[in-house]
Order: sequence, then C-alpha cells, then structure tokens
Amino acid sequence: MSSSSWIDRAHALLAADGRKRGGARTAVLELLGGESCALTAVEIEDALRAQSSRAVSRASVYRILDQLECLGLVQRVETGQAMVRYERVHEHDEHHHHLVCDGCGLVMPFSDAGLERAIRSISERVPLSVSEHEIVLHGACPDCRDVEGEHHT
Amino acid sequence: MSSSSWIDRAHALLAADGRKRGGARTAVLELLGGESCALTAVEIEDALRAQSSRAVSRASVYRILDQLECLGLVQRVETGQAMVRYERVHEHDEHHHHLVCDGCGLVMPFSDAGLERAIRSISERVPLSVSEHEIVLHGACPDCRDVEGEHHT
DNA sequence: ATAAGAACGAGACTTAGTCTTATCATGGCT
DNA sequence: AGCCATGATAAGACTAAGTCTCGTTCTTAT
Repeated sequence: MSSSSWIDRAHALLAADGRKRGGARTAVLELLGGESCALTAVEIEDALRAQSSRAVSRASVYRILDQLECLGLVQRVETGQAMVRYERVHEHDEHHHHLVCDGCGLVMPFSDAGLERAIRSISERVPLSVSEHEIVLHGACPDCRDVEGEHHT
Repeated sequence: MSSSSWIDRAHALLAADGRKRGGARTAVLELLGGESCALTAVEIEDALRAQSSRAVSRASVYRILDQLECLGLVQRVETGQAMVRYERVHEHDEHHHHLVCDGCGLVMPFSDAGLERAIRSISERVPLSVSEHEIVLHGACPDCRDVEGEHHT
C-alpha cells in the first residue's frame, strides 16, 4: 500500500533531518497518508479533532505542514478558495494537477503528459529558475452546471 | 493606445449593464487601464490614496473589482501570495500567464502557444466545463538566485 | 426639480494564517 | 534510574485580507 510507504518515507526523512518523533506529527502524517487529494490546514485540524484519534493545535498543524513542505513530502495547492491546500507527494508518482468547481468547491485531480511537456519547455526559455508548478483549472462540475440551467423549476 | 480603449470599453459595458457612473469606479478604471500587470486590492487602494488623484474606500475597491470580474473586464490571478491579484483583460489580447519569484514576490507575465494548446485539449477531455485557467509558475528570479548562493560573502 | 436607485464611505466583523510564550516529551548522558 | 538539553506542542493573542451593513451622496431618467 503506497500510503503507508509514504508515511515510512516521511518518518525516515524527518529522522534524517534531525527531528524527533511526536504525537502531533504522527497523527498528521497518518491523516495525510490516507488522503489522496488536497486538504486545507483547517480541514486537517478539524478532521483530527473529530476522528477522536488525537487533536492537534492549529500552530502545530501549520508548523508540521511547513516542515513537510521543506522536505518535499507535501505540496501546496492554490485553489483560489482563499486558503491553501496541502497534499502528499510521492517520489515516482506522476505529477497531478487540479480541477476546481467554482460552484460547490469540489476539487479533483487530473494529469496530462502534453501539459507537462509544454511546461518543461517553457521553464527552459524563461528568466526564472522554475522550481515547481501547480495548475488549477476552474469551471463547473456536472451537478453545478445543471443547477445553473434550472432557472425554471 | 490600448489602455484607454479598455477604459472606454469598460464604461460602455458598465452602462449597458445598467450601472451609473461614479468617481470611485472611474478612478479604479484609470489605474487599471494604466497598469499592464496584476495588482492586489490593497495595492489598488494604496495607489489611489497615494496618487492624490482620489482615495477610494476598501469596500468600494472590492465591490468594483467584483463587478469588473463579472463583466469579464478583469481577471483574478492567484499567485499564492495570500492575496488575489487582478488585471485587466483585453478582448483580442493573447492570454498571458505569470511567473512568480518566491524570494522577492516579483510577478511577471509570459505567454506560450503550446501551453494554450495543451490546456484546450485537456478541457475537452475532463468532467468539468472549464471556464477559465490561469497558470502560475514559481521559482527564483536571477537576483534571488544569486542571493541564495551567497552563503560565503 | 425631483425621486428612485445606484454608488460610495466608514468601520465593524470574519477568518486564514502567524507568532509568542509557557509547558511537555524525548533521548542522550552520567 | 534520574537529569538535563533540546525539540515538540498547546493555547491563544495577533495580523491582515476580504466581507458585510447601513446611512449618505451622487446620477440619471422623467
């Protein structure tokens, strides 16, 4: 199962970075390991409080996410929803991007080789050493499109 | 000059939408018309206050930007800098995207036909009617890259 | 000129995210 | 085992972007 291997890799990288173990970080890792798509810091805080597994304070959530981002274990995703989302990054995993429904806020992943190619080529021609990219396409999901058309029910 | 034609078009569309003229909106239009790249709401507020041309309250800035966005006159740009940027949209103008320096916050525009092609093709294959896209590549500008390497001055 | 309604300003309010400080846990060391 | 240095955590004050409300002022059609 790839999620537990991600957790293992995370623990290993953290140890290599000279970090000690702690209950809060372990809880966050386990939550992220079991999620395939992007969560906000607030969602993480709430989920942990609700799961009765272990509550983690807001400051810890942000600190832990920062550490994980520095180690390349999670990635920030800007969905234009006024808050940052985070999701785990797999080593070999194909890079994926996101579709956001502006109606209901639904976020879903997609990936495309042509897009990656285009971006790689741009990165070489531009006056900026590009470190990462994250593409978000906005639109309406099937449900929300239907609702829009229902001005006659 | 294309900026004044954008202002004219804006006034025309607003009138067609049944809106009356007002000093605050005119001031915002003139500022945006003279800017080629994206500004934040706060930058707009500050610029207008500083320019002695005409101060515009925060609520008005946001209200006006919303109206302009609805009419397709401005576009939101998510740069991942914890605040939204807005820039004017030209009818025929080729679509442009942005490079953001994570070191100093510099934002600069770029455009690429291959990228547009890739996105158009994705839009057709995805379970979401894509309405808009805005791509932001992150990295380090030449200045900031140099600074990073200067751990020995 | 007047009235209807749009535009505006002031400031209270909300909330994502940051920062501070005190307390707690961990693991090395004697 | 007991102590101590250091990193991890909790609680909540704080910052700032963005929203909301409501009373006032300005536009424009008649």
